[in-house]
Amino acid sequence: MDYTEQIISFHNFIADECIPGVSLDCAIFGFHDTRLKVLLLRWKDTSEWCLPGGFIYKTESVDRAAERVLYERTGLDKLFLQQFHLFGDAVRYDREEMWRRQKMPMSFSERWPERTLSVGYYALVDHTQVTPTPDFMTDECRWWDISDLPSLLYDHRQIVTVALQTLRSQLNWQPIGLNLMAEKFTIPELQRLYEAVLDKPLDARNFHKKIMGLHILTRLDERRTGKAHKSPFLYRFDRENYQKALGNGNLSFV
Amino acid sequence: MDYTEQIISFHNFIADECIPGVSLDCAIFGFHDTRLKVLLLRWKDTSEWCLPGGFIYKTESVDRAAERVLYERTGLDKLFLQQFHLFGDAVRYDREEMWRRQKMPMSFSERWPERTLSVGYYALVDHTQVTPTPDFMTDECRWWDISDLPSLLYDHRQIVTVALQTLRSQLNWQPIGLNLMAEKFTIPELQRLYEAVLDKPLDARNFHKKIMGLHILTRLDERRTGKAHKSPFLYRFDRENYQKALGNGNLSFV
DNA sequence: ACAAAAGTGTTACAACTACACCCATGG
DNA sequence: CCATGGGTGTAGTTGTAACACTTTTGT
Repeated sequence: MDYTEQIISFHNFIADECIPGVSLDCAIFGFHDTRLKVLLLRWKDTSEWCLPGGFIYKTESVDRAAERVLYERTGLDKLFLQQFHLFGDAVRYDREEMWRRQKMPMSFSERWPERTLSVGYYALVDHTQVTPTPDFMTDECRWWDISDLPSLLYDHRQIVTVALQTLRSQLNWQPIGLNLMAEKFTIPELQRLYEAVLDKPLDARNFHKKIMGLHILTRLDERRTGKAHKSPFLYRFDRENYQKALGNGNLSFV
Repeated sequence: MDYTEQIISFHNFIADECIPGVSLDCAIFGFHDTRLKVLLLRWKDTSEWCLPGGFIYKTESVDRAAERVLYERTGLDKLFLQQFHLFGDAVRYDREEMWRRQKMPMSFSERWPERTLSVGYYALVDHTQVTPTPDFMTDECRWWDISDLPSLLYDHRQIVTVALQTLRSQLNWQPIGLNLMAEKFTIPELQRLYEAVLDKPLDARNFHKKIMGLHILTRLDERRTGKAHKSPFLYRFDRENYQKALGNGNLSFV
């Protein structure tokens, strides 16, 4: 099956099985080399990047569709995943241009709505667990530093911006940052994450107090070694205590 | 034109002119008699209530559609209006039951998607400016106390709940409560509003300090008279200062 | 004159900010 | 032994919460 056959069959599948006119885009955030990253796909034979996205089956919930899309792209499930906005501008992109880029026969456009809304989700993932993999429509899938994004298709730049705003505002009120860390991590590593998300330096002593004050980290009898300085302790996110604290109202989910 | 003709023609119009499978519901909040209220419609010949809602024209933005729906229902425009969630459960309501209630011929259902998503907006309005008016599908339109809601159709109870949560969480971070007041109001009246939204009593002295500390209220040379006690001063929301404060970062829009 | 709500200031406590030195490790 | 980053406490400030009495007004 060549590319054209493949993409026509794909679009036929969507037109048959999915809710028309509504797509779903995920800003998948990871953290690596002291920088906050987002996962992007490069469209086949172009230098244009976009967010991983998909469509909603007629019989599944929108949240379920988001989990599915994320799973298809990263192989991960049960991640922190949150709907943050429905993007519904009257013109979100140039339909004909999109059609050309996808090398779709124009005749096919009868089966395709003139306009799509897109519901934005953001996900926080431990990048060590992810193997970014392109699909048949894309040549490349990789992490991009959020302060150095390439040219993005459609309104995906705006979607990333709004996702980031949401992430920033939530970081202050709930310890969602922990979803971005590997299983074991050090306090300074976590601080680097907060600094990357908030885009400002934080005071190590105050950060330590604040994070420890949440009582949701367990210090392990293990240290991160191999660096030319004092080895920091490793910690683990204590999900049990976290749930307990949520129940007590000690942690606020705004 | 009788009811059946009318509703068929209405649904034909929607099927022709609107985005299929996506509706829009507004939780319109007002404040009256020291209670927070929401505007509801009663379905023709039933005792079931629902939120005012509508559909999105194929060529208009979703935000614009929300403004339009709000205008059609309240006659008001340029209100505080904010999207808060896309409701996308796989089954949000019983389609056949809805069909029966609307007295639609079942045959018509070919033109109607099996399932609709709904994007929720909430609005804050000065109830003195609103004349609630039912449309041809509804017998009655009136304010309901949020702590004493009637039986609601579809998942509208959930939509109101999420709207309220959003409103509560935003009230703490931005002075949106002012959108619910008439042009001139007293500090104690505003306090009653905050108490109604947050559902807890507040201390008058602390409230006064906090609200005045925002520097966005102007005290008028006028008092509210006619009650058997000391007449309170009237204040006006100073939108100019408000914009200035927003620019300075003194007020935070999360 | 009485009932009802308005108006107002101080103190205690909690949360956040700023700030500097010694220690452990690998090279 | 040196460069690098980890680990830690205190004091000042800011914001929030608790608290009671006097004034005004209409009846």
